[in-house]
Amino acid sequence: MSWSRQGRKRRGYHHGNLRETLIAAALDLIAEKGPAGFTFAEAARLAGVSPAAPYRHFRDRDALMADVARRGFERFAAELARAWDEGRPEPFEALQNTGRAYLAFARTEPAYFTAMFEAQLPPDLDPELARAADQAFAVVRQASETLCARLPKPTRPPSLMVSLHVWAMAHGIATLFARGDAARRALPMPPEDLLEAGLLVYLGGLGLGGDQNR
Amino acid sequence: MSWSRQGRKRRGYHHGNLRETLIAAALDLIAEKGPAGFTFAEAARLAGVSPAAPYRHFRDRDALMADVARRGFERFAAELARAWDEGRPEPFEALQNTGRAYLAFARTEPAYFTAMFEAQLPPDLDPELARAADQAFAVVRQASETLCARLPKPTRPPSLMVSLHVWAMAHGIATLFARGDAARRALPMPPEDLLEAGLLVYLGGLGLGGDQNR
DNA sequence: TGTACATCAGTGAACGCGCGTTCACTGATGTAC
DNA sequence: TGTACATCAGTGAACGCGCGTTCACTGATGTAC
Repeated sequence: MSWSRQGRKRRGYHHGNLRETLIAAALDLIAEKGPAGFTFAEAARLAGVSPAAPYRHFRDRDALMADVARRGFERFAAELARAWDEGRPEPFEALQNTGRAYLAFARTEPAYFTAMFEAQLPPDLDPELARAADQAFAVVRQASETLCARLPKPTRPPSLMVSLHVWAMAHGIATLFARGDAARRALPMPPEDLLEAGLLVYLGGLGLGGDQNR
Repeated sequence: MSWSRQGRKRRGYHHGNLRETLIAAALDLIAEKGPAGFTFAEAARLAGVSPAAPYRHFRDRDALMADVARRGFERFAAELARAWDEGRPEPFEALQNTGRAYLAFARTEPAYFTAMFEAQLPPDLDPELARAADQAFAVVRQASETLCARLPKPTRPPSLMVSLHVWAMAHGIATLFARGDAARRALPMPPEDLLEAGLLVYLGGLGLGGDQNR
């Protein structure tokens, strides 16, 4: 962990950055053994701290898990927003970039992804957690709205529905085929290609045909 | 559990149906507390048997979990096949029925669903497990093939790809919005409607337009 | 600039608990003759 | 049909272990004057 190195400057009786270090430790453990294989005690041990120390920062194990999930959603939202880039260079391509970012996050951050979506946390466990999750979805929502706006009003579908479809397809492909852990299922093509083709067909079905998008 | 009642007939020193009873107990525990909250010891307790007894039937906790997942896939495959009903009364409608069956399974069998998809089990942990999972996917594959066959050869998409898209969308909606446990996300419409609309748009994008399907 | 003091973030020892696993055992069941 | 015996599926006691949590404590930090 870079935390412990960084922390060494000011390390002594007071750790100086224990909260962050515990979160990093939790991520390591989740990545290694799944969400079940992370314990308060072992996180403390990894952080080089007594087993009582974490209680200064988190009420209990679930509180730490929720914090990990919240941070995950914040990073996720940031990545998606960066990929969307306010629709640049062009909304259709920007949406495809966003889809790729979705899969990339699932692949490179399996621990965050698991904590966010598969740790059995109720989405409204914590208002901060819910807000962070909404922020991530808002990017997909914004992208869908921009694309829908291209259609003439009479044939324009509800953009909320479109965003849910896009989210669901990206999420399905991510959890089944792009995840970065042992539960990934084999696929005879890159998951990115599968998602790109899926979005292409779907948007075509909305009337946002191929050439029209260039 | 119906098992313990049924078993009572022949209950005595020998349980008579311990294997089944342990699986039922595991499902109860998973449903109640998530995949992490199921222990060998507690399953034995629920089955009314000494903590050493399960070892006569399962090598360890993971072996039991894999068996639960395998059975889950078998039931899942059966439900999907029943909904598809070999394309009756008509392939398009039969596919929609299959999608509904997918969501219904996620909702009514959260324990199986979790064991199958979110217990971090490698899909190829056990050949039986892999076979059962393939069987479930094969139904979606078959449905997609039937629908693709309606398109003229030149414009016909690869049916494997289509089946993966359908699976991904159903799975995304199921895990995000239709799951039967606390991690379900709120949705301003029935997930069934969302999936139906999504498939409709997607198939439209393939050229399988609305009226053509009736 | 120095000192007193409140607050904060850690220690380390201790506890009760339930889990996974093993062991020698024993009661029930099935089968050969 | 009866008996002897092998096999099977359970018992129950025991073990070591790591977890979560608590407690009174103490060293470090920040601040008021």
